[in-house]
Amino acid sequence: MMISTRGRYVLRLLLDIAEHQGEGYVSLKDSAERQEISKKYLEQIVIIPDVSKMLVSKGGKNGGYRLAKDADEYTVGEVLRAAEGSLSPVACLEINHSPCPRSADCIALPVWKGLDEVINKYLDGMTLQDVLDKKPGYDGGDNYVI
Amino acid sequence: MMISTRGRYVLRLLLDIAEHQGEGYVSLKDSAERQEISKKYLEQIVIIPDVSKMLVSKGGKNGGYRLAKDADEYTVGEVLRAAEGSLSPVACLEINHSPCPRSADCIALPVWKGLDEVINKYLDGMTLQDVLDKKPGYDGGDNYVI
DNA sequence: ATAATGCCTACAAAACCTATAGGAATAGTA
DNA sequence: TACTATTCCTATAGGTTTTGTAGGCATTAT
Repeated sequence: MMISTRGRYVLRLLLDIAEHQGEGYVSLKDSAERQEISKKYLEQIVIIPDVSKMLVSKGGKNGGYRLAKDADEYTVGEVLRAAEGSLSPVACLEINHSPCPRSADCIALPVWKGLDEVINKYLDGMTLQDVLDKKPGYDGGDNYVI
Repeated sequence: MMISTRGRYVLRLLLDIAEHQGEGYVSLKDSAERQEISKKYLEQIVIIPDVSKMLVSKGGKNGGYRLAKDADEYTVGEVLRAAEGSLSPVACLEINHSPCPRSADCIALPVWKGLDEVINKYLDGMTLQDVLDKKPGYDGGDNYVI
């Protein structure tokens, strides 16, 4: 299992904010209730640096969050990477991972590189707006999914 | 990170066995040394039921393992699922997961279903023999990887 | 007999996941 | 000013999973 609640909750939160922000701000309380997610847990997730950069916040009464850019300017991949740190299927492909001394010989490495590419291509080919619109997503083959 | 050492080690082990089994058996000791993996840890991994079904073992001196079927009869996806249990990117798509009461409304679910499909299509489109042959793998787009 | 192997069970440190808790700072509103 | 609703910050913690280590029994070839 690759995407933890962090990634899943952030995606749902951003979609919820995108859907409910009019001219104003969406409070975590409201999003948490609608999405049935612990508000306290969400609080911790939105302060992940790369996540908070995607949002504009306002404290105090009637405060909350709104997207810093339009929903069609964020890909699902971007959002998930912000929350999860990395979407690499294996540790050895992660940024900041100490170079594996076996990488030159590793017979399995090309499998992981291809998998990484397939995953990122799929997730980066889809924006938040696409998800809201329930736009069919290219599934990487000849078929459309959703 | 989706594929743990269990999956990565099993894939390397099976590839190592496929490469070194002639008419005989390949001992874990030899594979472990070649692959620089703890032999004791490998012992525990090969007794995972779905993994052990892919192997034929022989105890005693000159014993070891060989593949139960030919290397071109096992897909990488099969091998990884045997070791990891599931390759689902999110918990809610796993077999035996209690049905999520929100699934009918969940705006994010189609994203995960598409991702699951892309991942499994890639990994099931590649056999152990393909990896040994370093055969280019279809990366789900217009490009070949490896 | 001996040695090399698989097979089995138990233990455990470390990391990660999934939160909960309390309170400070901020900003509207009466 | 007082009140309320919100974000923001830090600490704590139980549970699960990962990644092994350790010891010994069973099996088989020589």
